[in-house]
Amino acid sequence: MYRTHNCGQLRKSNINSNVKLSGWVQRIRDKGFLVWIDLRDRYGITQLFIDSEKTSSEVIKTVKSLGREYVISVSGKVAERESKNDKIATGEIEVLVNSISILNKAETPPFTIEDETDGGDDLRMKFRYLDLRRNVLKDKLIFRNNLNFEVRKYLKDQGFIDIETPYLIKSTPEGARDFVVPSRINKNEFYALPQSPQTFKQLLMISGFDKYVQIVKCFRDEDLRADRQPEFTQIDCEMSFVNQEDVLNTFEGMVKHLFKTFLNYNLNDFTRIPFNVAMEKYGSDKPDTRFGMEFFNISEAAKGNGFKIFDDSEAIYGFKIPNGSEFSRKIIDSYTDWVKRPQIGALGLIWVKHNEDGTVKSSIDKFFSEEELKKLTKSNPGDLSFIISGKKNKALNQLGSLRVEVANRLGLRKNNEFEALWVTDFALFEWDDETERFHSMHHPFTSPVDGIINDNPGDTLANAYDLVINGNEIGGGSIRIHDEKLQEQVFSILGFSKEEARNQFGFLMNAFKYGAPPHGGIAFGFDRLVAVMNNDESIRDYIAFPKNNSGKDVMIDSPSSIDKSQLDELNIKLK
RNA sequence: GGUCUGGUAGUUCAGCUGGUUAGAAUACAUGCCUGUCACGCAUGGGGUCGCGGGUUCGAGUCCCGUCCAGACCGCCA
Repeated sequence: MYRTHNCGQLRKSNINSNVKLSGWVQRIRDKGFLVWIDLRDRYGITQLFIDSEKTSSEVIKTVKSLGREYVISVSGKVAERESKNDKIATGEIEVLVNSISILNKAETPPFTIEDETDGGDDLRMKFRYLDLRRNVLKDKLIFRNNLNFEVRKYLKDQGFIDIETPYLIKSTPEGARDFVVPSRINKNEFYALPQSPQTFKQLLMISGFDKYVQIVKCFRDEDLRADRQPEFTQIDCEMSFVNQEDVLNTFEGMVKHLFKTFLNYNLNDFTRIPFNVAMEKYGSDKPDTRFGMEFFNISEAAKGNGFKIFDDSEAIYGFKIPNGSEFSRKIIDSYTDWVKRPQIGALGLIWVKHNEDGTVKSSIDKFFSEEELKKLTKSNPGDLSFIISGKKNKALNQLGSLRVEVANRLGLRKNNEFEALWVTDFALFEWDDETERFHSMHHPFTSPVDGIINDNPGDTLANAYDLVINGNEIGGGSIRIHDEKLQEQVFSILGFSKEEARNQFGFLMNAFKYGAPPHGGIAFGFDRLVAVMNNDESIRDYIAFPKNNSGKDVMIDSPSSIDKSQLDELNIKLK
């Protein structure tokens, strides 16, 4: 037997009992005559105590040979500490060691296994198994585990059934790039890993499983971000005989329940913001609505004063920063530089400072009087307005990025505040100038509102919705098409020939012939949800073994080249 | 595909306008220490300054290229 208790378990009530503990050596405090060892496992830390006068020389010899992260097993008696430590749960007791064995030695780890480690990201990724020993990461994975269980429990209670769908499926041209897997048995043919179980969950609706859930890995071969991994986990759900309202209510309930259960946080009812309004007010399809600074539109009002940049602009938008009139010229310039970076790409930033004393200073006061500027910005004393003009979508996006940057710098995105909202009324299609064709804004199985596509497809609204929490896209879904004809029409608008549509998605359209119920659903980015609930921007800490910026796992060194014999078997020749 | 930032001891970093033997903290090793808990004190070892090329009397420092890492843009139905 390796242990009678774990390292987070012993309390005052255990005093005088004989125990056996196993774990890792966190730290040794050797005072010569007296030695303390912090023994660590998943559950906590227990202090081991060795008094030279009361311990066998054999034990002492072993103790002196220990190093950090050695795996040891000790037996001894629980005793009350002479000086207590109220920082840890086991701080009132210690274990007087009477026997010790080294289960395994350890080399000195390349970084310290502490909450505040000295290791950099690169190194921690390479030795991820050591990084995961740290409380910080351990706790995050445990949180993820708990959330996973609660989601399953909540949805099971609502009648959802978990059904697994295949990972080796068919590549389709729409959407993200597929990860492909060559088939050995079927020469020159490839599977694709699913970007989502979309079509399978729709088929399950046709099979009559009217409430489906799966917490499932999805794969997209696109570039990574802090909140994007090539393989990631979704809470994937689908329901039959529902309209948009039913889906939103079901999952608003789930999200509220999760926040209440894990954070003891009562989310307000989710506001619903049409996509166009989100863009007009926040310059984003995933607005953070916790701080105001909504946009004003002066596209018409600001023209005709001889300021050429405005007069030549399709759109002129701005927002006000309360108390921003205190910003120094240097701070304002730093924002100007920020929006001029190629990532944002603004040509410049107009500012209007409405001082506390009622005077106005501005980068455009050659063209506008103080009164005109006050009227345009509708500002109060103390406000600073930032204004960007140009092509409408571009200007809105740029201003939207700036709004978030301002909020970040001012600390307005508070860790203890959460606001969730639904973004609705997306366009069904988006025109792509480059390929000169329509793209699905959501995916090609999304139903148009009322099941009808406008004569001008670009004007059609989709029965689709996104869940946004604190400016992060956490989930998205739609009511799906369940009619073969309508699905054919969508594929044709997307530029698929009849044959291509049949070839790619014939299985689904055939299924629609045999009694497909109205259905819809949603998928949550599980990694993101977990991260957002913990106020983390990056999802990497919530994934045990994530990929780095270039899609590599530096620990196992993947992707990697494969053997010639493997290639031959797969009939693949490398360039 | 692009923009930006970084790469110096095991680790995290400092190293100014180029100048003599490249530093600190921490980790590690040894010794001392009878109540520590980020223990303390003393001593010590530890460097291809990412790599390649160039400028220069002289390069960690400047220039070019390249590799790696991170953030972002494009991309992510």
